[in-house]
Amino acid sequence: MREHDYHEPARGVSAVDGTNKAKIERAAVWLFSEHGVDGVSTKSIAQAAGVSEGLLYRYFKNKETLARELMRAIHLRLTEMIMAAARQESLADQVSFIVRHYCEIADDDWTLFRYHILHLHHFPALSDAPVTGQPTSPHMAAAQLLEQAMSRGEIPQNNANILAAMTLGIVLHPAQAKVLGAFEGPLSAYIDIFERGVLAVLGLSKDKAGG
Amino acid sequence: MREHDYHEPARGVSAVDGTNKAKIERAAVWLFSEHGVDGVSTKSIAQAAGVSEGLLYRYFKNKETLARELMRAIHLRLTEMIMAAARQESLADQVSFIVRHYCEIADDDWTLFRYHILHLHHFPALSDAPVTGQPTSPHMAAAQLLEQAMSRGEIPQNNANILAAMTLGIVLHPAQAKVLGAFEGPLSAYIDIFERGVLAVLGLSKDKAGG
DNA sequence: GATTAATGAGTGATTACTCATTCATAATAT
DNA sequence: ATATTATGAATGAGTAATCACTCATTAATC
Repeated sequence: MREHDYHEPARGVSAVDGTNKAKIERAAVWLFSEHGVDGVSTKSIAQAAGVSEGLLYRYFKNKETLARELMRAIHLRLTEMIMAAARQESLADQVSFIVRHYCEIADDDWTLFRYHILHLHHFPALSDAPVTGQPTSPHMAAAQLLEQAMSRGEIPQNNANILAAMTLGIVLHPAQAKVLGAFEGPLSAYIDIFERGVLAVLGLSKDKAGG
Repeated sequence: MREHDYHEPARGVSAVDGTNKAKIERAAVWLFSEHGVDGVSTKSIAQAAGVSEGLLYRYFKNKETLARELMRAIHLRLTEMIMAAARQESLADQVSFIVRHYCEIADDDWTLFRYHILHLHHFPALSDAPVTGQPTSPHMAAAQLLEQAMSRGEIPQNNANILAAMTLGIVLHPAQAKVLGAFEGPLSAYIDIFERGVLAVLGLSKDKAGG
């Protein structure tokens, strides 16, 4: 149970905050997730937030900056969560950690998560860039964990990049399917089957009881 | 080798067709895939196609219709390909069929495929709707195949919906990762590892040689 | 000469963003 | 207490640019 090493960071996007800035952020993330950045007007954001249009520009340089800051918040939260999984001893424990937290972060702020899944590609600077060093995306962080597990001999040597994408896809594509209306209820309901799926792809079985 | 039962349908989006309509479609699918439907102006489409702006409206009712017809083409092609996999005897053969054709369709028209992956959610009518009967999406078609395999006792009874999303994710998330710049080269290069991954999740091994 | 293909200037609506003004509150002076 | 001044929060009308789309006109083809 050393998972308590990982503490949820403060929410990047103010959750139950009554300030006008928070109202704007909540309205924006909802509208952006629904219609995309280019499909939302500053006027509609202001209306949904119940403030004037000019107030948007007191708190954010422009619409694109507002959209990027919201995306950065969830992107960073997911990336750091995966990096925090490195403190688990075995790869199997890391998988368990990541699957559970991914689902919980998604359920915790589904609107923001939906925005991330559907519109990350609007911000090339956040998504691509497979530069080495400190991981800057969930994909890169996961690939790094897999590479380390290969070095330790826990799994056979292989293309960590493709393996990271495949295993993340086992969780993320169902999430996307839920976004598109194929599922109802919390993503956390599927934590077990996701975990079993990921372990199967990695060639690790689920029978290790004691950890 | 009964896979030759499946013949590629005529390309929905004219490939090497010199007509003005084809020029407009090629320019549109490129721009839409890059910037999203709302991020592209009719003026820019016309310029990229080398025609006048007014000509767009001779061939398409409006911008949204143009965008929807392009999306429908790839969406239908993928759905029908998965349905065609039903003619394979075993689920393992169906998996092999689908993985290979998914990759080949993606490589065959990467721009259109990229448009599908990134912007399907712009068209709710094409994506959601888990109505029963004839499948209208790759996800529904895959879920139907899994349900039939469960009825035949090939795999244990389970939630076919979630299993379809997980297995499709093994192929589709790497595809998305390539779209976002994490990979280079054709998707077909990974057919084998994708297939092994899907079979592992389904609890089927890859050792059946004679097939 | 008749029919269809193609043009591009023109339309009203909408866009992101600015800025002079007003409002609310708090600090200071009397 | 009351009046005065100071300060950042909030407004919304205004601006130039761009938007999707139309249509009278011209070009091309049969």
